[in-house]
Amino acid sequence: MHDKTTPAKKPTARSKRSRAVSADLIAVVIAVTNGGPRVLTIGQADALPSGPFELGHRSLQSGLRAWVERQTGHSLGYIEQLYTFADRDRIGDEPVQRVISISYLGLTREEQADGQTMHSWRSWYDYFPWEDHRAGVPAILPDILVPRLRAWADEASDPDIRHHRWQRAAIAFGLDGRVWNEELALQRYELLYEAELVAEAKPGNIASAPSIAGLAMIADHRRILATGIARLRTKIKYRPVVFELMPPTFTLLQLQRTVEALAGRLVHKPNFRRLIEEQDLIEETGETMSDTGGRPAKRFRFRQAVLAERTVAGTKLPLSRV
Amino acid sequence: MHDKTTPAKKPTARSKRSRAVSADLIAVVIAVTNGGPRVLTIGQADALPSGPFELGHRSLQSGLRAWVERQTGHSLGYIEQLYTFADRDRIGDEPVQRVISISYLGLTREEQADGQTMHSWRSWYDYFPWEDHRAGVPAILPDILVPRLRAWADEASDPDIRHHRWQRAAIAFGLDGRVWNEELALQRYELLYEAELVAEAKPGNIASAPSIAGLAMIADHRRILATGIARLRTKIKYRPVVFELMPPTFTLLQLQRTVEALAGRLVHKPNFRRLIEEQDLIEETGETMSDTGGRPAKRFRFRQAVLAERTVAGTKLPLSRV
DNA sequence: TCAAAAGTGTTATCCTTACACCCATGT
DNA sequence: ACATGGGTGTAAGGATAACACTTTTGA
Repeated sequence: MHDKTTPAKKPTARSKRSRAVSADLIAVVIAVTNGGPRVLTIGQADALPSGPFELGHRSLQSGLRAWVERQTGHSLGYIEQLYTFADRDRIGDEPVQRVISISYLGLTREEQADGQTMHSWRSWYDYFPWEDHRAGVPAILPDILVPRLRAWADEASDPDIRHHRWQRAAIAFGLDGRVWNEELALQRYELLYEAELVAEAKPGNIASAPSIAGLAMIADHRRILATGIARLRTKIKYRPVVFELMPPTFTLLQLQRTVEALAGRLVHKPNFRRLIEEQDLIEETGETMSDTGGRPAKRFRFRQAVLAERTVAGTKLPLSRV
Repeated sequence: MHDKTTPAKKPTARSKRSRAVSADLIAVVIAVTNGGPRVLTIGQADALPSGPFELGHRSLQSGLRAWVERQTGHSLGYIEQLYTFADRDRIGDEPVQRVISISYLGLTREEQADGQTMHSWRSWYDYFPWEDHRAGVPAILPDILVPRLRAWADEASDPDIRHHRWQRAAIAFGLDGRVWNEELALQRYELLYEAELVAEAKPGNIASAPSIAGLAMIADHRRILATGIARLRTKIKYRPVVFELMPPTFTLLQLQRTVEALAGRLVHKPNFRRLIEEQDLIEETGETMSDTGGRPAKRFRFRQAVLAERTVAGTKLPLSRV
């Protein structure tokens, strides 16, 4: 609860230069392409775009945009800060410098990058296969993760800890009659980390360890991605950010599929349509799309005006219980 | 929307030391004492506790705790990150180093500090007099701020900008038949800043400028405080954080008054009691308090167990429209 | 004709908000 | 007696989630 570590120097005797740290900007860039939520990665390794914050950057945000553009050729629209944390930069065991990591969530559309940069788009469910409940509960959950979590809970000697561990797992994963809550993506990852079911939990093993639960990423990038997913899943319910991921015009079903891709669960179609239309977020273009397999669908576009009308614009989404 | 600035160096050629920055930790520490929301300040100037992040700090959070303790003698319970931003450290006009500011919200109870440190507790409404709607709409709003905002909107030559400015003001301040939303504290401050109605908006004038709207603080501390207030007002509605501000035992009315102090508006008593009791957040101690002026009230305590039961514990609060 | 998607109507249920009222204590 | 705060009952209205059903196209 309360920290006893106290540094030696007095607050008034500040010498900023002597306490220099370096700052890294890390980007979780999301797009949705034909029904799949994608995350932008760089290198052949699984890493998020990132780079140091430099003197030339006008702000943290513009530094982040610059790095993403340089590394992937993509320019970002909407961005929002996720979290800041600090790590020790070590040489051997001795800490020599601090690195502060400032992470952002960015939304864009998957398009061709300008130059030939080493980047790719991957489904975020490659990293979090247990998060996709659109086709029902994924097999990995009952078959592998739940038994492992049970074992992890049971391996504690203290019965209180056993109970507490299992309770956390049950809440996070919707067990024991509880409902699945897609917003708990970060808590779930953290539980799997604690239970050592993700490769990142064992240092040095990232490349070698058999990945029990999803693809690993370098350093703590997967945790950062989980933070971004959780944030986005929460946010689409009360801010009209989904539209950042849509093409200029779209049908209601396309919009619904995008929401479902992000939420990892299905939406009740009639209610979804009503709710969206009620809120005056979109307007008809007049055209229809007929190559969708059924009755032609009306095309819509986002009403840009709502961004001006409501800085605090709301979007409500009906997630079905099914 | 999109930033053209691109730094000169290649991402692969990273030399962290060459891009050293310094990091400051800034704390918004809140307590509620007899019906007033208080913020912890240091010095005779109005400043938030803060200090540089140092090598000796185990983490950002522990660094923050250490600084607050050193500067004020208070140890913090619950803390949560607010926001990170960057500024240029200038000598004259030339930027020489970057300062990254990482701000936190901390909750505690107002108690005697151990040593004699230069700190004090102030009502946060000293800095934001327009935010307290417990006794109705504060006079400063219709008498001063609304006319000034109107004038600010009208002074734009472009009619679109005029309309947009007024629309933002009307939404943020609940004008033109809109309802007051206490969570928009940050947007309101930012509007007043843009309209130059707060002293901080005019550099150099902080001490001299007649403070039209509330007390000024150094640098951007008041904006950080606004961020903390907005966050706390949002958070008390879905997480049981109010209890961090309560003494070990309390009556339901005391709890209600605390919520009202934070929200800056009144709560419907019968519904408040039901909602709190329904949620199993508290339990009776068995004692009663009889010096409250009326019928003796039952004493309650927070059920610590809920923190274990629900990492994602909810609290719902009924704010009355009155 | 059937599959697939677009749409509309309606209902059961729960939650929110408010109103009306009674209870217990001190002055 | 009355002021002050504690405490209960209940009903109106709105939002949510579900069910049932019709419409329009292409294969």
